[in-house]
Amino acid sequence: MLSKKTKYGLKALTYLASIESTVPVQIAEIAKHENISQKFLESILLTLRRNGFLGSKKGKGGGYYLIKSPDEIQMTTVMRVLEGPIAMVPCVSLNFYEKCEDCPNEGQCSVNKLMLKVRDANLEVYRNNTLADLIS
Amino acid sequence: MLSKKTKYGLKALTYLASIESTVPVQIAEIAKHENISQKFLESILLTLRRNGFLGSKKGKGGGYYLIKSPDEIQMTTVMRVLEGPIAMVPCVSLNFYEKCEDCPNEGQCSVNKLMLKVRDANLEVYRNNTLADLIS
DNA sequence: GATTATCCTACTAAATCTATAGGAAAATAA
DNA sequence: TTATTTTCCTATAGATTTAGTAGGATAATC
Repeated sequence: MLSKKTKYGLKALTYLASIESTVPVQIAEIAKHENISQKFLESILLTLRRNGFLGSKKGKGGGYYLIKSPDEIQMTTVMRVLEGPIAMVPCVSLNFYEKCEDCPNEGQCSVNKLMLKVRDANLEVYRNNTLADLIS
Repeated sequence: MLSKKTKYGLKALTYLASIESTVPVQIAEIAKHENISQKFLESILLTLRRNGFLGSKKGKGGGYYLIKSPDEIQMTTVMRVLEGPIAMVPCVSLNFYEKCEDCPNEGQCSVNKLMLKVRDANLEVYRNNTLADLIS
């Protein structure tokens, strides 16, 4: 299951990309438009800012804005930041690799074999989709 | 993340398929060979039996055995039984569809759009892999 | 100085996952 | 018949994760 965090984060990014505002957009506006708890969204936007997707401005007229062009924001990076590893098991993860403690032989493990294919299939989707692709 | 339940279930199925035993295989043997808690595995094998993957026999000489040939066991069905829906959001699920309560327009939802592609990619992998494919 | 909006940490409630406990039921063997 | 073996089944408990809340600090503007 996709976490609400990821879901809301994606919706917020999409909203920002779609309205193409020239001024920062406030959390309250995004939360209202997308039916998201404002406080929860606040923490999500914070991590998106800390990970280089958003910029922010405080005080009156403040809010959040996209730092990059939507077609430069790949879903691979968004998913990794919000949802975590794309691989379903650590032993097939590119960015978060870990050996399974219960598995003596990775090369002969059926789970490894299947999840490697799943990972590749997912990676291809995420790599071939940018934020811009989700709007039109 | 793949749940341990699914991981262990897959390993158990793979083990049964690979040893090609003519007699039922006991939980204890599978658990030992695959480094799985026996009691936990017990409950997993139970759901695999209830869902038509395994047969069982009680008492001495009892145990579990595959009901179908490994090449007839598709990963789609195994994953659905052990892990649940293949789709990451209910609004793109084939077998467990549900409308998102927070989403007024499914057709214009970016999450829906992305997760539809992810679902299709995953389905293709699961459909093109049987238990037999995971052994060789 | 007042107001507005983000920033930040910590906490809590609920749900889910990962088992474990303990016996009932059925098959076999002595 | 009785003992042994193995699955069957329900309930429960501990750990982890998720989803959301509380409450104030910080910074920018008016």
